[in-house]
Amino acid sequence: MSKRVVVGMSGGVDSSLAALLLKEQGYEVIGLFMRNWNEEDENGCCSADADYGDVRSVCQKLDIPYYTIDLSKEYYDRVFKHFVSEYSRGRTPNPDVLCNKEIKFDSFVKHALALGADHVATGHYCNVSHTDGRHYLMKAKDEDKDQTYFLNQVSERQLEKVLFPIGNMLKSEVRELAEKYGLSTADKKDSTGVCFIGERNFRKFLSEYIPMKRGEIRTLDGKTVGFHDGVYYYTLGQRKGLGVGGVPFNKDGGRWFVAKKDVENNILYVSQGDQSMLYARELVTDGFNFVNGTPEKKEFRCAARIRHRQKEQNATCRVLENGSVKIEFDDMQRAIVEGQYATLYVGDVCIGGGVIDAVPDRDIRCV
RNA sequence: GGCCCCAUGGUCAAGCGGUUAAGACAUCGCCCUUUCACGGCGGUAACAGGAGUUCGAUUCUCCUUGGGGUCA
Repeated sequence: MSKRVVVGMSGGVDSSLAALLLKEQGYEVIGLFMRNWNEEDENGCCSADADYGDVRSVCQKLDIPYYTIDLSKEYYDRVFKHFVSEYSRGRTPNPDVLCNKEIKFDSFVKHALALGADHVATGHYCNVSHTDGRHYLMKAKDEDKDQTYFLNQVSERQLEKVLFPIGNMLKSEVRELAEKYGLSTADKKDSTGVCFIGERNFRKFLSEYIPMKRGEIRTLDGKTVGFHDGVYYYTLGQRKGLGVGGVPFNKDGGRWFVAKKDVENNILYVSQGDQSMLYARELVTDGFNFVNGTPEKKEFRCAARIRHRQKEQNATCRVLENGSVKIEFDDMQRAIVEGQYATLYVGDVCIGGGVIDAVPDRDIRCV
């Protein structure tokens, strides 16, 4: 009796090919499409419908059963609420990391196992190494597409029954194979934007959940150079959308960046040209998820990322008494942002991550 | 009120009788990207209005209008 595997299918090439590969490997494959967001996008279309159409097309081609599951309530309660609440506090959360922890690798996996699955698979670019009864989250072969950053909050237990069929393939190989097997999704554009919600005019989207609140845009020495619709819509280090241009407060001119957010007074501080105040060497997380449990050594060298696709940065980590982690980078980092995740690696193993909660050495000189 | 300056795209700012009227920032589009951002590449966009001088005016003169600055 062949093993049964449920594949989380999004309607993209990656999960399509994942399903195909598993079938080729002799698994009994079931496609499961998750519906987590039902609202229409700003163009009035609900991309979930189109995506499900692609899932259907691929599953029919592969001759495998497919189902859909609606987790929009769970998504709203366990991911989106927190997302809105964090933005309201002036932080910049990463909903996709939370989505993986709470939805894809929790609710979804539970439903999949309830279908009698022995394994659950997704089209993520990453790997799991099952060695000596342990399960390690490993980086993808395609360094350029590696998605371990988004998985930093999963636990070893969650990885136990998970398969990542395309983790050892390059994106180009995935597309080639999909093409070769005639999958309709072979040349479908990669999806971007918040997972399940998609590419949006972000400020406009947020304003549907967090009311606009006009305030001043000031330079660090206190001159008003413009107005904004709410500091929480902005991210430290951001340039676009400030609407401040030409004013020569800096003799060298240059682009304007968000330098500091005063959430309490709703004042956005900006800097022209000079970005030195955005650089810092240390960060402290709010708790920390070690995929394989807290390490023995409380201080160790590792590589870290503060953003998806950032080149790994060498750093020294220290596990604090309260379970948080303090990371000290060898090189200064630009725009370490509260609410984003710091993800750690030792070699090709992603050992975990935590929400950035404080950046003690950031220069916030300001009148 | 008298006198004196200034007036170019959204903003800042080149130009100094003949230019496809620079550039920067903003903005927009594309690329990058399963977060938010950063980044790369492109595009749109201007001589305040009216009279002169001149073969020819953004460039010179005058007036109007609109900004400053001064002096009673």
